[in-house]
Amino acid sequence: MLSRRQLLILQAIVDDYVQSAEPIGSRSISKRTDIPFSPATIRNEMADLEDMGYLQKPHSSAGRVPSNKGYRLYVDHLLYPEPVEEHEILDMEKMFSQRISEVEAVMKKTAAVLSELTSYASIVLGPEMDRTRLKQLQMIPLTSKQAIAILVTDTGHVENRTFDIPEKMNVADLEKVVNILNDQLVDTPVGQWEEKLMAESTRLLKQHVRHYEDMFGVLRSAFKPEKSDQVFYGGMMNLLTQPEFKDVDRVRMIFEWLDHSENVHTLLSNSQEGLNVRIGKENNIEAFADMSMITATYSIGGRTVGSLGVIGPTRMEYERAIRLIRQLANGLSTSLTKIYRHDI
Amino acid sequence: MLSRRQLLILQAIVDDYVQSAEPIGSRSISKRTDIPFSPATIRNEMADLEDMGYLQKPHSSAGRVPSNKGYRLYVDHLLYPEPVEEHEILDMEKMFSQRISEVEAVMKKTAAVLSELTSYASIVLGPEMDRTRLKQLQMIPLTSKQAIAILVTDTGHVENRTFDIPEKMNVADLEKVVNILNDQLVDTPVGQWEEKLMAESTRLLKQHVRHYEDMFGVLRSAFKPEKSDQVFYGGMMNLLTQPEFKDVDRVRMIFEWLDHSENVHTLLSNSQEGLNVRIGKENNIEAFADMSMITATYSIGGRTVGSLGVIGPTRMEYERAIRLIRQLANGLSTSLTKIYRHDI
DNA sequence: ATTAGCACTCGCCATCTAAGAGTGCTAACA
DNA sequence: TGTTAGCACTCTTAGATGGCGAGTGCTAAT
Repeated sequence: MLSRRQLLILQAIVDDYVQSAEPIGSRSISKRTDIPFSPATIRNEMADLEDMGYLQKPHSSAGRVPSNKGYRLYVDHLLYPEPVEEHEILDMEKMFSQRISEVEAVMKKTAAVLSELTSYASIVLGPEMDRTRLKQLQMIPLTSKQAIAILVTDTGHVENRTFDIPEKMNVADLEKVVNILNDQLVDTPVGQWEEKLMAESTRLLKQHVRHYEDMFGVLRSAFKPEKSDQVFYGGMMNLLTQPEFKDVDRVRMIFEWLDHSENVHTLLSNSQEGLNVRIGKENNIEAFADMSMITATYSIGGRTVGSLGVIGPTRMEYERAIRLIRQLANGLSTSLTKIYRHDI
Repeated sequence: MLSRRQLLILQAIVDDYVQSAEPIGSRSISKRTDIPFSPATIRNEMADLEDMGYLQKPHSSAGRVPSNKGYRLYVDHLLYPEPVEEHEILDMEKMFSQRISEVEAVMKKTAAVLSELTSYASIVLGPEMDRTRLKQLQMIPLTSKQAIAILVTDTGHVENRTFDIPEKMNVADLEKVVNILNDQLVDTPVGQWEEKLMAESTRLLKQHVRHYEDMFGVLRSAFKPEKSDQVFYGGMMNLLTQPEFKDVDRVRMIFEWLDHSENVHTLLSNSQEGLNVRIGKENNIEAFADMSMITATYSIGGRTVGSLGVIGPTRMEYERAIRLIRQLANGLSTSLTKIYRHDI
């Protein structure tokens, strides 16, 4: 177990290192007013902390740097919430008060604000749509050969697909299809559209609509579960200002990983509810060996539907970042709940 | 005026430098089988070319490097079309044969393919919507307080806005509004929606709909000309592999400029019809001092509606890039014309 | 007009050195 | 016994030095 003094020293080292990005020596720690010990004493403690794996030396005659384990301890036990700063609150309030009613716009804005305030890179995973229900289906003919299907969900989300009208069909036939589908599918959760379409509706449609077979394929693809939830990025450039990314190859690896949004998607959607802090190799991603990721989930009407987070060097202002993410996740939850006003 | 030999040498230098990214010496040029002159002769010519401003020396004992002026001459006079390569055609055909019917998807795909084939960064500016016409307006109530307006254009583009229903209005009132607006606005080009709404429709609406005033603001903002056309990026990471971007600060400046899509938007939408090559400072952008940009416009049914391009170092494979962009712009034009099948 | 020859320039790289920061250890101290 | 002063030692960094090589510009010969 660590002594009170060791904890104090570890904390001081992490705090200083986060600021300076340079190895911390015993002398500079001993100079701090909150640590009344000589460099020699501190050296002893540092050596012990290193033995226990909380600190590392870049090389034998350098100061100490926190290890992943050290950061982990810091995050788990040495973090006390600071009051949220005035201007941070202002920024957020200003943002959420704008009454943005498009979900996509809210997401983008959130990503932008999050990266702005933390000065790390931010990621926001759009709300999962699986359980939203079909509110209304419409088809609008564009030409005699093409029409557009519009799907509105109870959350106000609108999807549309253009499709070709089978040659032998006319507008009246199309209307029949729409009517039957509306009867059948309204209030069906997104996740079950395709299944339900295949199982029940097809029989009915075949009975009532001429040449329905020609349309089947088209319809099926229109009702395919929508593309994976969107990922919104913000402030990727912030990473470039950090000294740990002065090497372009490193940056490239990271950006390439982030470029594949399916990566990000699986990562974020697998994280558990509430706040998550993943330090360095805890991410299990090669390119992220010395990056940390802080994520939080947000919810709509109490149900968790997505998450957001920041990515930065392991040398991160955990306290501040955690505070801001918490705050934003809450704001986002209330904001979205307001948009999706009704019960889900 | 440049002699035939000088042109030959300039061409050789550009070609070699584009490959190697290192200053080219007289010796290596003289070794080329297509140049039967001794290094000394070439040195003389090089000195002349430098005097005329087509070449530069990084330092006094290095080889020569093309200047912006040199690249310009090369692009304007020394570029002969090479046959398009087999696999390039294949890639493009595969892409355009996918019959992607969503415009947005086509744009994204185009950006991806363009950056993939050129291995530079690509930009695609979505089609300008100004002249598309309203095909149909629908409003779908979500709750008693909220509804969603759906605008379909004759190009199959769908826009939707969620809005609050004024307290005193009911669904019947809403229907009336929709009917009147449809009568009035169908076939009106996007650019004139707002104007026409204000001028003619409002009078009518006031007459026939109770409490119309409460709705006015909402409606007006729904018919605001849509957000500026979208910009799609591809292969930003490709830039990082170029040796001229090994400096992170440089990369940051460029990315930050690109991050502001309004920059990109004005730049691209101001470029003239057809193919454009802007070399280095011709871009008039500080961060782009040694970047080149090649853009081309694409059209729908013969009318120019957008553009696409690549960004790379001035040391660029102009020939190849130009060829690919031309090809893609054509492909995009036919593909979009097919989507927007009817006359515009 | 072209080319061979040659002195010269200059960046690059490896080597070296001195300075400085920081450590670990030992012995003295409270 | 816990703390500290002192000191030798280690290792990085920055700057200086010098040879190497690629490339040039000029001159004189072809």
